[in-house]
Amino acid sequence: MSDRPLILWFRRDLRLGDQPMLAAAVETRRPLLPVFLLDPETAATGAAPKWRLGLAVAAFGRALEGLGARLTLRRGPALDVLRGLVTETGADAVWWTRLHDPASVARDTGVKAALKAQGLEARSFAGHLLHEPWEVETGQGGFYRVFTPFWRAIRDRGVADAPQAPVRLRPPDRWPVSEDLADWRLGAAMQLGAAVVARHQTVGEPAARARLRAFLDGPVARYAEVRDFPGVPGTSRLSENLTYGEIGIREVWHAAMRRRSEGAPGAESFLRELGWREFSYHLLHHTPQIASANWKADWDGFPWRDDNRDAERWRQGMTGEPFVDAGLREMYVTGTMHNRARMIVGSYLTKHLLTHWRVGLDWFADCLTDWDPAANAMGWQWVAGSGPDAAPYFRVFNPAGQAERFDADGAYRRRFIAEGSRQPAAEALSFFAAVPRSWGLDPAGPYPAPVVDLAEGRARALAAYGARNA
DNA sequence: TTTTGAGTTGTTCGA
DNA sequence: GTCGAACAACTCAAA
Repeated sequence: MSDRPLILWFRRDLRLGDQPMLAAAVETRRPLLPVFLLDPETAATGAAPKWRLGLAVAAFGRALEGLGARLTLRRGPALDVLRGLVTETGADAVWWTRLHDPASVARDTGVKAALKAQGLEARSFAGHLLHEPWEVETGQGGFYRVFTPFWRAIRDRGVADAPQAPVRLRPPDRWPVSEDLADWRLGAAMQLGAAVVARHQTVGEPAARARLRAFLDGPVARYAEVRDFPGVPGTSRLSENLTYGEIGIREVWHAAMRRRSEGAPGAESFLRELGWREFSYHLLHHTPQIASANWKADWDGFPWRDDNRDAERWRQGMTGEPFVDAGLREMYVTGTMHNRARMIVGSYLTKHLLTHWRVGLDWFADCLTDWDPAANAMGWQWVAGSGPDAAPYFRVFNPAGQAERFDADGAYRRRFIAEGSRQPAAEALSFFAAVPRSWGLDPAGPYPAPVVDLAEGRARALAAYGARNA
């Protein structure tokens, strides 16, 4: 058994508990060398998630120090950096937790092959999902394209245990030099927004775990009823933490299962949402093109517009449609958006504004601190109609009707829209402090007139659907 | 192989 | 105000 250091390459698993890779590493009793790399793939993320990643890395570094370890930070192509570390430290193995987005898979496949060719151990672990995407199969041995059968297949399937956090990591004889996180300037693209969005972040593993506990002790009971109402704080908000792996999905699953067995109403609905996260990765693995091209090829003829002036107003939360603008402003101010609002802004962009879903996806990738490649690829294509789901052609959300149903008292809209209010909410005002000055927005200004008449926009979208193969 | 039942989240219209 | 039907036809998954 080797006593040489083992490099633990952390990526989106910035936690100590529910860490199969870390638990197995501690078992070896070898010196452990945790590293985080700013490689080109990691650097290629949007402004807000990249900034938020920096907070996660900093918190994780502090957590490791509590175990007598350090997080070594390095920049550069992953393979080059890892090889350099191997040379510097005498390590003979590199371990990591698998990711499933195409860019990470391509990188990791190359790294694994190259390290092995060099005689090093390169080993990847499960941990990002409940089940690896290839472990769930239909009766015919294929993959699922429909959620309900997928859910039935995993709902009662056993999930691997979530290992406890280690108490101490064996240090190497000498720690390698680490770069300074501040030098990475991960928040550089955030400009004015960072100070505002920072107020809404819940960073790090202990905070994520507290959030899970608070949710399961309270709001989960009414989750099924209120999760669709953006003005009611009834969701877990864990997507932010799951994205960076600040909490493990298996730990969340087991905790929710316990609440289900205790008879907590709403627990089943919550588990189902975890099922959707799982399903999105299932799809991304089996049809990686979902991230960039229409999942249903017959949508290639849909006359979507590329980026345009209406889309620009959509990004600015200035469409003149209050529910839509509230959602977009919520995202700009808090880094997340309520799921109901995501559907509405997505439908509005792709249907009423006839703009390609990729334009919306790109904006979400820039603004969401809970940005997830699988969930967003699936979600955008679902709402656009080009994704996996039956009968989508008539799915044109009416933002006014949705407001009536899901924000009847206007609490959500008031929270994020300042114009026309004598006493605007703090968050509504903070939007104007966060946006670039070049947008020229003013909370005292008039609320804009609608970009498009709702009935006209709907009719145009339905006509476009009919014409998509013409 | 064929058949069958079902498919996250909607809207509108007319009774 | 509420309710059911129509909005098309297709694909998926399992029997």
